[in-house]
Formats: sequence, C-alpha cells, structure tokens
Amino acid sequence: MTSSPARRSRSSGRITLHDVARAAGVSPITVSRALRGERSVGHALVARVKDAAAQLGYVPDPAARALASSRSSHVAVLLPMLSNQLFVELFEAVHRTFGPAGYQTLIGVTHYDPHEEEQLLRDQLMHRPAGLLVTGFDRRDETRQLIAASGVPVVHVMETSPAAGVYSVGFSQQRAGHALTHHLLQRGRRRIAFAAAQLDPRTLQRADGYRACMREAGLYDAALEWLRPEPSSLALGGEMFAQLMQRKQPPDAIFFCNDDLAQGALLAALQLGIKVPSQVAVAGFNDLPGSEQMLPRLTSVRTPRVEIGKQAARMLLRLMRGEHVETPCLDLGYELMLRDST
Amino acid sequence: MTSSPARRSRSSGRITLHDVARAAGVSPITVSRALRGERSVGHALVARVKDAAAQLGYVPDPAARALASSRSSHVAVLLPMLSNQLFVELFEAVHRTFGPAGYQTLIGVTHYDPHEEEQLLRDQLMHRPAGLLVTGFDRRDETRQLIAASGVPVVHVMETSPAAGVYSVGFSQQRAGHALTHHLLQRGRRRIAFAAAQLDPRTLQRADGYRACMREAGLYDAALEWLRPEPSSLALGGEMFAQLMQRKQPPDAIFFCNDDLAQGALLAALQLGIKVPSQVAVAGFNDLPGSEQMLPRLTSVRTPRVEIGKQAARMLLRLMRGEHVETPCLDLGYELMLRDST
DNA sequence: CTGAAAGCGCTTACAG
DNA sequence: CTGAAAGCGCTTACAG
Repeated sequence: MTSSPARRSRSSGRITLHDVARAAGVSPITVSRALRGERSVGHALVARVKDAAAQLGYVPDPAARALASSRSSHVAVLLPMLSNQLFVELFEAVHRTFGPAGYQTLIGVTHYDPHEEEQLLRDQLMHRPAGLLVTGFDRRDETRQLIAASGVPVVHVMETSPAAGVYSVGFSQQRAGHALTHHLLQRGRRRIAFAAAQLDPRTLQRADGYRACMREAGLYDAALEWLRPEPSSLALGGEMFAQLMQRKQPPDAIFFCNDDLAQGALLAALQLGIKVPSQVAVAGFNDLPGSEQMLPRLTSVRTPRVEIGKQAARMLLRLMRGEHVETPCLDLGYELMLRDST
Repeated sequence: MTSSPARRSRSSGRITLHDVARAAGVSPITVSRALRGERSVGHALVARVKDAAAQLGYVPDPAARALASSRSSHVAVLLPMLSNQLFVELFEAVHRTFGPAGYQTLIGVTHYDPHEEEQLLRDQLMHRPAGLLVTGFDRRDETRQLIAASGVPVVHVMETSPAAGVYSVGFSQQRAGHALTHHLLQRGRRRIAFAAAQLDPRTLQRADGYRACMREAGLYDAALEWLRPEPSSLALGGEMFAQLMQRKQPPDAIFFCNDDLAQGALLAALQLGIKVPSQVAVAGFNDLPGSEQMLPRLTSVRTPRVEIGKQAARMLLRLMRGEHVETPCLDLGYELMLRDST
C-alpha cells in the first residue's frame, strides 16, 4: 500500500490503467489489451482485469488513447442541411449505430456550400477522426485530395458509385425520378412539369430521371422544367405552383423535387381553389413528415435514409477496423408512396 | 540539418510544436504560449512564432493538448429531439458560435428520456468536454450530481432560473402560455381548450400559464385540458382536433402546445369542413416552419431559439475561460405572432 | 518575459 | 500469451 511518491503531481485523481493493473496484479499493457478485447490475452486474465476495472470504476481517457495510437474515437459526418428532416433522420441513425460501438459522432453542416464543406473538413481532419461520412460525391478536387491525403476511411451516403475503392450507401436518385415520372404517365398525365429548388446534385439526378422518362414517352418539353437555385421551402413551393398554374398552358401534373415544395403547392392549391388531382396531379420526393397528413395526401418517393445511415455507419465501422467490406456499393432502393394527390 | 536520430520511431511525420520552435529559434513552451495567446510572450516573438507556424503549416494536436491540460476542445450539447425543428435551429446557432472559437460541438439527443440523458452525459463527460449545454432543468438528481462532480461549466437553455450559481438562457414558458391564452380571451373566446403532447417540463409550464390565465378570467374548466404523453406530430394534432370538435360541448378555441399539433389540426379542419377561426380558433406554439403557409395562417408564439443558442454559447464560452458573466439568468422573451387562425 | 524538466494516460514496437 | 521501455505531442509547475 505504498502511496505515490511526493513528487510534484499533476495527477487529476483519475483512475488510470495503472490502478487497474495493480488491482488485477498484471501489467498495464495487459490491462490495455484485455480491455480492448485483443485476442492475445488469456481468458482468465481478461475476466480478472475486467472485474478490477469495474470495481474501480475505471474509464479510459480518450485523449491519451488518441495521442498514443494516433486514432481518435470519434467519427465525423458531413451533411448539407439539418432543416431538411431527411438529414436529421439520417444523422440519428448514424449516431445510434456509432454510440454503442464506442464512437462519438461529430456533425458538420455544409449548407450545400463546397467552400464551407472544405473548411469543415479541415477542422474535422485536424481532430483526426477515425472515420468520415460524407453526403454524395460532388465536391471540389482539393477537398477530395484533402480526404485522400488524410488516410481516414470514408463512406459516401445518399448516392452510390461502383468505382473501385469507393464506398457508398444510397440509391439511384435517377431511377427514382424516372419511376415517379413513369407513375404520372401511367395515370394518364401528359404535360408533366418538374419543379425544383436548391439544385444540389441529387436533385439534378432526379431531374435526369424525369427527363429520360419524358423523352422515352416522346413528351419531353423543356418549358415544363423549372429549376430554382434557392433553398426549397413550403413558401417557394406555393409560389411555384401558383405561377405554373397561371400559365397559358398549365401542366396536368407537377413533380416537385422535394416534399416541402409539394406540401406548399398543395396548400396553395387549397387557397386558389385548384383541385388536386383532378385538375393537376402533384407529387413530391423523400416522403417527409406531414406528407401523409396533407389534403389530399401527397404521393411521394420514400427514401431509406434511416437504413442508409445505419448501413453506412456499419460499413465505416468495418473499414475503421480494417475489415473487408463485402458490398462497397450498397443500393438500398426506394419506394413509391402512391397516395391521393396523383 | 541533422535528421532525427535512428531510434525506433513512431512519429507520424506530423509537424509538431518542436518543429515550429526550431524554425523560430525559441523553445517549444514559448511556441505553445505564443500560439495560445498568453500575454506573457513578447510581441516580436509572437510574430516570429506565428510566422514559423504558418510557414510550416503547423496544426496543433487536440489529443495531446487535451491530455496535457486535461481540458478538451469540444463542447457537449444535450437536446431532447431533433425531429423538432426548434432544436435543430438552436443547435445550428450554438454550432456557429463555437466553431470560430475553436470548439467542436458534440450533440447528444435524449429523446426526452432521463435515463438516456444520464447515459449520454456519462459518455460525454468521459471525454471531458470543456463545457456543457443542457436543455431545461428537469433531470434526475444523480444526473445533476454527475454534472456538478465533473466540474464542467454548464449553461441551461430554453428555460431560465434565477438560482445562484446557475446559468441559463431562455424565456418564461409560463408567461408565454399565459399571453397566448390572454390573446384568445381578448378575441372573445370562452371555452378555450389546451391540447398537449409529449408533456415535457416546458409544455407543462405552458399549461400552467394557460391555467392561470383561465382562472383569472373565471373560465377554467379541467375538462378543456387534454394532455397526451406521446410525441407530438401532425397526425396526433389532427386526431385530437377531430375528437375535441366531436364533443357535445366543443371548445371555441384550441391552444396546442406545439405548432405541429396545430398544423395537423388545421389540416383536419379542412378535411372535416370545420371553419377556422369562425367556428373554432386554433393557435400553436414555437412558430415552426410551415405555420405561416397554413390555411388559414396559424397564430403562434415565436420563440427565440436562434438567439438563445447564440447567447448560451457565448455565456458558456465566458465560463470556460473563467470570465465573469454579467447576466447569469438571461430572459430573451417571446413574440406573439397573430395570424388568421384566431 | 523565457526555458529545462517532468508528466498527462495511454499504446506501439520489440522481446521473450 | 505477457511485459519493460519508450514515446505520442502537448502543457503544467517551477525557476530564473
């Protein structure tokens, strides 16, 4: 029971690996290994060490661990925007998966701005995250190089890429856009407009799907496409709807690139006395909260963001452990939610 | 130009304080002090050191810093739920304030669960955050002690408390609830219902305000209060509205504790053919996105979550630096948004 | 105002 | 399968 020598002490009184080692009667390295679950430690020892650690209420110090191993216990997630409920759900799924695995989830919001993304990335990378989750593939070359140079494993979410050495979990935005347009055509619509905001890469991929489908049907008309760069919102959706319906040749269906626009359109229709779907069909994308409560209930495309978050986090966890990933390009599909507005 | 000795090296090739020191011709401690802005270093030296650091592209290692100083460069924020846009806006404001100050913001979502909150807190505290932001005051005694024992400075958001040694930024939920009820009374309403979900402390404080106001008017009737424990949502709001209006003596106004409930109610009214506000007035709380687009536009109480986030982060920053805080209990008020639904 | 020494609590790399 | 030594990159506490 010799107490520590009377040297000038900076000790925080914290219980350390050494305390556990002394209690268990082994060396600190063995404790370190036992607690991290390295296979090389004997069963009996592992049990004894874990007991001692629990007894003492030992909590490892992440900073010391990070310094010694030069790998931290947090994961960085870069998302475009939290005002879109889609990304909130994605984040929560990621967070729920990393938490129990012992990782903290750091969030960065890029606001769809490539420069902001790069700045955030620099900040994050300086903290040496154990892994990185980013949205999509569209970023500056410098940002890409920054990531590559860091050596931090990355998984991309929301889109997929079959490229070698690239890890992604998402679905085909293009095909989903195509499918929704196809549904509208099947309902007998001909003058189908595509109304979009924000114009991020995934929105443009949906536009591609729409275009391809309309061309296949011989019905493509550039005048029916309306792309607005500002963020999407209920108010903007209402405004776009009103203007589209005021045209000399109004559309008989409108495919909004996001549900908030479509919800705003439905509210505007109510106000303007325009009947949906008899006069014009309205469809959205993402199936966000509220779409099922709209009047009429909004047809949309359900995107599997929760599953994407979960699977992407799991994939990243494997990469971080240096394990093999069976399916580096994971397509989780989408689901057409056909409701009353089409 | 002596290269490092041929000892077994674990060096990550990283540029360290020592490299900067050598380049600037000073000792590492001086570099450390100069870069952290300690006053004791001479002007000329600071400039020389900063130059050298910039030249070399030096980036401090947060893990090493945390280990040596036993204080980290991140701040933990505990929020009840991200599906409520209110907290997303609050979080973004906090994040925007801490980022430039050199702190990472770690988020924890409690889902209004005291046990989950305590678990999150243990996780966070083990990482020794430099500061802590928590929502409200309602938590288990053990959780409270955990925080106190950690010595980490804390600021509470959304509610205020004048207690000594307690730091808070928010507004009076009670007064806001009272004010909205008062507005409904002024509009000539008498049978004013209070419909709530989730039943978190702040919702109950709003209920208190409602009750006090109704009692003052001699109109309080317990039958007009409906408290449901499940999370609030558009769907639940619609359901509660329909049931309230089916009663033998329906209310002539309904105060929903949150805008999503009220928005759901407005949509249900449209569907049921119930006129708002002529037949029944509907009001919400928080003034969330979409309320202004509703039909009719929804009366609500605008809560200053962005300002709360910003001011709370600033207050915490001062506490973290050991500076004096002028106003430990900061009331930022609220604003009645009177629109067409009342 | 500047510095040499020691230490923060862990893990890596080398042995046996 | 277990351990003694060294080191990760910084800051604290003590001197001058």
